[in-house]
Amino acid sequence: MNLQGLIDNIQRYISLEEREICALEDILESRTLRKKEFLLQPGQVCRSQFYVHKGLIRNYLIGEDGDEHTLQFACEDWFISDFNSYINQVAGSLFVQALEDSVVICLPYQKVEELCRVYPSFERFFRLVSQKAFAFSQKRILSNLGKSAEERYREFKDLYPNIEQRVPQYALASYLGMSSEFLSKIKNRLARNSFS
Amino acid sequence: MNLQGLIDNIQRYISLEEREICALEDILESRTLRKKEFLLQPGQVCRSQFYVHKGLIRNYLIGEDGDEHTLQFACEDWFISDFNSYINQVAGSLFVQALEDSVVICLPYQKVEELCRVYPSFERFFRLVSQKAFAFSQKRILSNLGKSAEERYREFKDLYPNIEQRVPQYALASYLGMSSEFLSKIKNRLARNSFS
DNA sequence: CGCGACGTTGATTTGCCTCAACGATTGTGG
DNA sequence: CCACAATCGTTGAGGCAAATCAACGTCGCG
Repeated sequence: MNLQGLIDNIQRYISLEEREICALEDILESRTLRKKEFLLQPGQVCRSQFYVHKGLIRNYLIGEDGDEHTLQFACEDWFISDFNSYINQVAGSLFVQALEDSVVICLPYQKVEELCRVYPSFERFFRLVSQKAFAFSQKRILSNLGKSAEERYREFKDLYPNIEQRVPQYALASYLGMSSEFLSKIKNRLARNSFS
Repeated sequence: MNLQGLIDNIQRYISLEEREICALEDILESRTLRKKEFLLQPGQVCRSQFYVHKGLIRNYLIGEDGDEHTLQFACEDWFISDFNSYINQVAGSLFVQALEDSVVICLPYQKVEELCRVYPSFERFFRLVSQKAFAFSQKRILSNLGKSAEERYREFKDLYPNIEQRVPQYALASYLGMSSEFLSKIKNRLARNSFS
């Protein structure tokens, strides 16, 4: 298995000694998924978080009303899981599903915690990553509070130019907080405007 | 200054040795604020994060359209800041303002980072707190995506029964993502329904 | 007291949803 | 390799939740 991507990713935050890299490698497992396959479903306890080595994963909630709300897309070099379930080791509420054939690297909860205790470098890495994730999701909250559907869509395209063509439209709509039909109309409107 | 609240809070996650407590106390400063006073304004770099010892603070953004969107309320025993500005030490975009006369304890960025390097316990504490904050804000995203204005309001009352009466209604509305007028109508509607 | 900030209420408007019908594309089994 | 179904995206008509606008009531504070 090729772990270089993950290790490089970690080393963007901290530097690792050889023995730390080895200790990390010892706890990892990789998993291959076919398109539409589930990594996790509601009610299960999320035992690992996942680093996407190849492919594209999303997690989403099905609300009481029956419709999907996607929380996150993750392509190569991103982490994903049912994070609430993962950190508290309680039953989760999200579906975590491959949108393409994918390969993920699993980081099992218990072993990661142990690793952090033994090597503060990892403690530090996960602190920095969590902080960044938190700051990021605060930005998203502000975007959801303040912006119109069209603005949110344009923001998304700016931020992740390469994701849009890899995910189905209804999934993107459910990430952006609008109906699939309305997203279709927005795209249509934008396309017209760019001619005139 | 009474630091017991902060220390107890930390010890809910990890246990501290005497020397760690001392090292922590060395880097803290407290600050007193009068109602409406700003702890931070857009454009400034957020040099500290703040633990609320007494009072109530909120942070909010003023969007291009000119209206406020509040990101967070923090009363006793909560942390608040312009978190994106804090972790990246770049110019911020939020107002951080006291809604009541308050006392906060400042945790200066550089010194906290140093403390984390020296004592992995703190590294660990801030990791756990950030993870929790991240999971929490993901819940809020899902709530914003899926729920109606009325549901969001009721959820808030459930979750923070004691906050509502301490914050102005327009601030709560801007946290919940609705207009102040509409929140007023919701409350009216709920009051009526509880009679019949 | 009188002013300004805050909350209320009603009338009107609008952004977005819902529903339904219809293409286009994909993939799957015969 | 085709036929058929399923899935996905598009388009339009109509409806609703929530915003906007404006006028008025109220309270706290200088």
